[in-house]
Amino acid sequence: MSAPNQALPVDMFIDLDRSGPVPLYFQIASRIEAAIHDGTLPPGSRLENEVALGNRLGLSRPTIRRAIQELVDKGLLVRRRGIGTQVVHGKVSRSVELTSLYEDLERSGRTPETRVLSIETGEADERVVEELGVDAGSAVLHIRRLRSAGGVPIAILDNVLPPEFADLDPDALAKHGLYQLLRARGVTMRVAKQRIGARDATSQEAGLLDIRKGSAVLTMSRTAFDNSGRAVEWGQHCYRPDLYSFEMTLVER
Amino acid sequence: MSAPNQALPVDMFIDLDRSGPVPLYFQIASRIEAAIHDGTLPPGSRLENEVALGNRLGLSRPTIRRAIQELVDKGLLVRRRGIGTQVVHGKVSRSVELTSLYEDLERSGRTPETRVLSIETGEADERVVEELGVDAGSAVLHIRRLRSAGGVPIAILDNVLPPEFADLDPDALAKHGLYQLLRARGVTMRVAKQRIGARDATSQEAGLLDIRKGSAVLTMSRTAFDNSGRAVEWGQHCYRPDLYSFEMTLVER
DNA sequence: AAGTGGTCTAGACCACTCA
DNA sequence: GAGTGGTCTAGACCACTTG
Repeated sequence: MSAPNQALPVDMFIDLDRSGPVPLYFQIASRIEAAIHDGTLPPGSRLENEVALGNRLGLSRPTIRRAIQELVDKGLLVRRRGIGTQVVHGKVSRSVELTSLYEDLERSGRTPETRVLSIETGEADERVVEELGVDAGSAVLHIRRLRSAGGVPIAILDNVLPPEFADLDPDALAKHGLYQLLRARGVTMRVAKQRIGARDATSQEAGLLDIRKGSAVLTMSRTAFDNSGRAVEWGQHCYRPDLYSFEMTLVER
Repeated sequence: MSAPNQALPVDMFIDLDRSGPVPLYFQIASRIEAAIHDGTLPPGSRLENEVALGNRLGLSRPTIRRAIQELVDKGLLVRRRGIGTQVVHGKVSRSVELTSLYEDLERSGRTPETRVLSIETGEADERVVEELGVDAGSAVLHIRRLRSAGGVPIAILDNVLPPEFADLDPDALAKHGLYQLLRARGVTMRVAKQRIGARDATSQEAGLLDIRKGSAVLTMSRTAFDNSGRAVEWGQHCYRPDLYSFEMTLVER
C-alpha cells in the first residue's frame, strides 16, 4: 500500500495512435515530458513503476522502458535500481542539439539575417582534406557569411563543403540557413564533432561584429557527417559572446 | 550471396563473460569500438547485419541492437534502414562527458595542481537558491580554486555546494578534484546542465591566469545533479582559452 | 520479503532501400 | 523480392534498496 507514486492521470495517455507512423514509446515520452513541463509531475516526484505503467496502458514493459529512457537521456528523469524513477530538480534547459545557429535564432523567436561575404570554389588544402576526407586538390566550396538578428551582428561563419555542393546557390544562402539548404537536397545530418573555445578578436572580426578589437570572441569549429557517415560540412565560426553561448545537458550513461 | 559486409573476426567475440557483472551488450560494444579504433573496421565499412551477428554470437537480436546503439550514440556508427550499419568517417574524438577539469587533465596525461584561494560558508543568496534549489539563507559552501598543470595556470573555479557538504576538507581539495571528493562521499553525478561562453578577463582573473587584462577567457557555468535528482554543485569557471577548450560529439536522435 | 530497475530471450510484423 | 534496420510483445531472471 501507500505507494508514494505520482500516479499519472489516466487520460494523459488516451488517444495513443497504434496505426500512425509515430512510435508508441515516442508518444508516451512526449506525454510524460509535457507533464513535467506543465508541473503535473513536479521536480522530485516519483513515476509509477515500469511494470504497472505498462499494464495500465496495455503496453509491454520494453516499450515503457524505452519511453522513459528517452527522458533519462534528455536529463529530465533519473532512475535508481530498487528505488524508482524521479523527476530531476532544476529548471529544464534544452540540450545541445545538432542544429545550426540559424535554427537556434529562429527557435528563440528572432529573425536571422545573413550577409554572404564571399563564396568561391578552391582546391582543398591539407587541413580541408583532413577535416572533410576529400581528395587533395578537390574543388571544395568556401563560404564566409555574417549572421545577424535584428540588425545586430552575431557571428561570422566560415564553412567548407565537399565538391558535390559546389553549385550551391549564393542567393539562397542569404535567405536560408546552410543546414536548411542541405536538407532540401536530401542531406540529413547525423553526427557532428565540434570544439568550443575562445580567443581575442582580430581587427577584421571586431569590425564585422561591431566589437572592440582584441576583445573576446566565442569560437566553434565543427565537422558534420550525414547518415551515410561521410563528412558534408566543416565550419569555423566565431560569435559575439554577449549575444550567444552554448547551452547543454549532460547525462552520465 | 556477395555480402559486402565487413565480417568481424569470430575470435573478436570469444571470451564473452555471461556470469560476471559486465552486461553482454557492453562487452560487445567494447569489442566493436576497439575494432574501430585499431582499424579492423575502417571508416565507411559496413557491419554485419544485426540478425546474423546475433546468430553467430549466440545472442538475441535486442542484445546486439543495444550494443550497436551504444556506439551510434557515441557517434562511431550510423544506421540506415534498408541499408545497414556503417562506421562514421573522420577521426574519433571523445564526447563531452560529465567529468571535471581535474579528470580531463589527468586523462590527457598532465598532472593537475590546485590552489585553494578561499573556502567559506555563507548564506545562500537568491542566485544560489535558484541554481541549487536550497532554502534561502542556507549555510552553503563557497569554494574558489586556481587549477594549474605543469605550473601553468589553466582555470579559476568558483563553486557553491549545499549545506550537507559544508564540512568538506580544504586540504583534500588541494590534492583531489571536487568530483573525486564527492564520489568518495557516495555522491554520484548523473545530470548536469551547463552553459559555455566567453568574455573579457577581469584584471584579477588576468593576474591569476597570467594573461593580459581584457583578453578573452572561456567560461562555463554548470549545475550538477546526483542520481536522486538533487542539485549537488553549482560552478562558475573561467579558462585560459589557449590551454583549454570543450570537445564534443553530437548525434541526431 | 517486497518492490524497483537492469538485463536478456525468442520470436513477430513493419517500413525502407536496392537490384 | 531480398535484405536491412525500426518497433513491439510477453515473458524471464537478476541486483539492488528499503522496511
